Amino acid sequence: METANRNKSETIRKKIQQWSEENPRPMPWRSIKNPYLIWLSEIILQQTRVMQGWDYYLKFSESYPTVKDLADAHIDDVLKNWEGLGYYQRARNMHAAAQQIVSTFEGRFPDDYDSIRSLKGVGDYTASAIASFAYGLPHAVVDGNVIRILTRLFGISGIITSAPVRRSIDALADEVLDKDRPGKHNQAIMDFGAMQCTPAPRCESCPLTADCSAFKDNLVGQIPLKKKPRPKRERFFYYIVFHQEEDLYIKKRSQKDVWEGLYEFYLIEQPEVRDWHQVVEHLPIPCDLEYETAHYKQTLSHQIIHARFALAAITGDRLLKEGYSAVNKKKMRNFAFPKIVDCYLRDKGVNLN
DNA sequence: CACACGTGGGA
DNA sequence: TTCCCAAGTGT
Repeated sequence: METANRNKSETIRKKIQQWSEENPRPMPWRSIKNPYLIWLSEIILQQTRVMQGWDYYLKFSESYPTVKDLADAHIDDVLKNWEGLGYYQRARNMHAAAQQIVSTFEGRFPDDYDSIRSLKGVGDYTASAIASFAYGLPHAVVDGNVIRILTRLFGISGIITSAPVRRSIDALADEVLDKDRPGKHNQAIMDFGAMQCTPAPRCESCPLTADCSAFKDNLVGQIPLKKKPRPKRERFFYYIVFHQEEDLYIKKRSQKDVWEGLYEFYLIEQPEVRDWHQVVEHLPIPCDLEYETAHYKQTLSHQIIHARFALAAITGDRLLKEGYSAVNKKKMRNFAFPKIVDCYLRDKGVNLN
């Protein structure tokens, strides 16, 4: 049995390698050995499509050519470069990790798996990717692509997040790994998952159907098996855009919540739809209100956010405190905003870029 | 370990 | 329109 699996793994390894040579995918972070830039690309590509991350990678590698440049940057600038890419914790972790590399590793990117894995925001997948791509170390990547390929090929029908299933996938990934060319192999198997063994599979043109358990049992559409997502929570944001002459008041989101580190206006969150007159009963300072008619909606991974905006012209001498900054309209482009706030500002004609 | 964390694109 | 995501990690 073990011998059979080993033979199958060898067949898979060779066929995927051959497929990869026939289907090259040039990308800016391919064929480089710079561990910092490889790391950058891997963080950007987490849960992100290649096309969406492409320009961000170019922008980051230009703005921060070295890990020292990134470490020295202000987090607001890093987030501004990240603006629109989502999962902003990645940017904050990467910035912290850059400083970690400067302080702990003397500015030299670590070159062993455990040190790489110790960086903030670097998990098992990313550590294996960097170790294999930059240093040729024999660590198999296990990402969504690899999980999809291996569960189908080996007919693993259990829920993929369960610990035993995940362990068996990791073991298979190690077995299939080409220890002589780990980097090339890892890129090949991920490409294969991205282009051939896709969620909606293309079995009619797949070179591995003869070796595929799911194909044989007509289970390709049911593997990999995932848990059903929970229904999304609905939230209702009422933004008060306090302003005075050419200044708008904004504040950085700091709580452990969505969009941490990004900027927004004075926010009143309600558990359900409310009339504006109820929402604005207890504003902190005197103002003249003008309610915007447009409503904005954004669907996130685990919540649906509805946002309305009201302009609030400050009438008295009192100013907003507690973390709020008055920012000239022309300087708003220096700050990173959530998509939903960005959309509002664009609709209002505020110059953001 | 279940859950939160963003956004844009394709079917 | 609605759903499912896309090179995962931290808590």
